[in-house]
Amino acid sequence: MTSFKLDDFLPYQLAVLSSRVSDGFSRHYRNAYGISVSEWRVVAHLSQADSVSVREIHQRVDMDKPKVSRAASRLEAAGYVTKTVNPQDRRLVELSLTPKGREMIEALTPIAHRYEEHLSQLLGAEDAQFRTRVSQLIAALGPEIRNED
Amino acid sequence: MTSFKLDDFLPYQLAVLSSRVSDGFSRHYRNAYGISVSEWRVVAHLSQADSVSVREIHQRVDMDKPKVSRAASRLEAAGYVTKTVNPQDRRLVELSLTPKGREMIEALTPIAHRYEEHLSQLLGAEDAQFRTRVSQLIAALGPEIRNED
DNA sequence: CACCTTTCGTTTCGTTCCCAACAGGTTGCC
DNA sequence: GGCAACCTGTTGGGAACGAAACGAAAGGTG
Repeated sequence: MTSFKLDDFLPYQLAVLSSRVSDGFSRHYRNAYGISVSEWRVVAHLSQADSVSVREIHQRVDMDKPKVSRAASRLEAAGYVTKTVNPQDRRLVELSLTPKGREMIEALTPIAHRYEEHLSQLLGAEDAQFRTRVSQLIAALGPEIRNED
Repeated sequence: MTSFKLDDFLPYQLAVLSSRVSDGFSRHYRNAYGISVSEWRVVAHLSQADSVSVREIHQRVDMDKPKVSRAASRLEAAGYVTKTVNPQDRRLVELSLTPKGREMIEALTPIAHRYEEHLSQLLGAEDAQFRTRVSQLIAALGPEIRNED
């Protein structure tokens, strides 16, 4: 009988860890603003540059097109973002934060930073090393046969 | 304007990493056996101890009850596991691998170990440290308000 | 024993997901 | 210009998901 311990399997551990970490932080915006993880990612990305197309978010953030599209629609319905057709290229839909959306991200940013602090504290002295390894692994595993579209 | 970079946000990075790693490995069993990640977890857990109740898997593996139940049903339909009612406590459903299921896990175990090797190689000298940090974080974040049922 | 509470697994309901197809818009090439 | 190939975002279909409710079974208390 070949022995296999799921608990020591790194893919499993990473899935559990990711889920725990994500839940730990999503609690902060789920209750206060009623948005999901997908929606949080879109808003967070919008905070860096206002007016971004759905396509760019799809490429930069780890979400496929329909997911971005639907998250954007929900955010629009909730009043956090606006969707406007780009006049130069009318295929593009530009997303931008409403004042209400900007208010939300500005309230969440310090909370996010505190959560990072918390994680760093848990990681201790090897915090930086750990983050380097994470980035390294992500880069090494590559875009992982993303949809080429 | 408060700056916030999603790319440097550890919860986001871990989600991306977990997804990449999980996809990288699931490719190996999705094509060959047509099972999903949830089903892989159940089978992998069953390889450690035969005849395990749904409840135990739910508690030990990071899956809620309906997810385990459905994964078990799919595995049963595919002929990889059997479900039998425990005679002592007839509420319990004991899962165990069929010969076909055992055959699958024994074929996948060496592949899993090779995949671990691959990841270790990517992590380099700090492999052990990295794994320690992962375990440490999981433990520190705790059961994360699991459903108490 | 009768009754209430708890536990276990399944099912239901509504939502989200992914994949594929789609319509509208743009570009290139003749 | 006109037509084909391409790009962008949305939508449909089928499967899976989470939360809550459910029926069946066991335990606990009078």
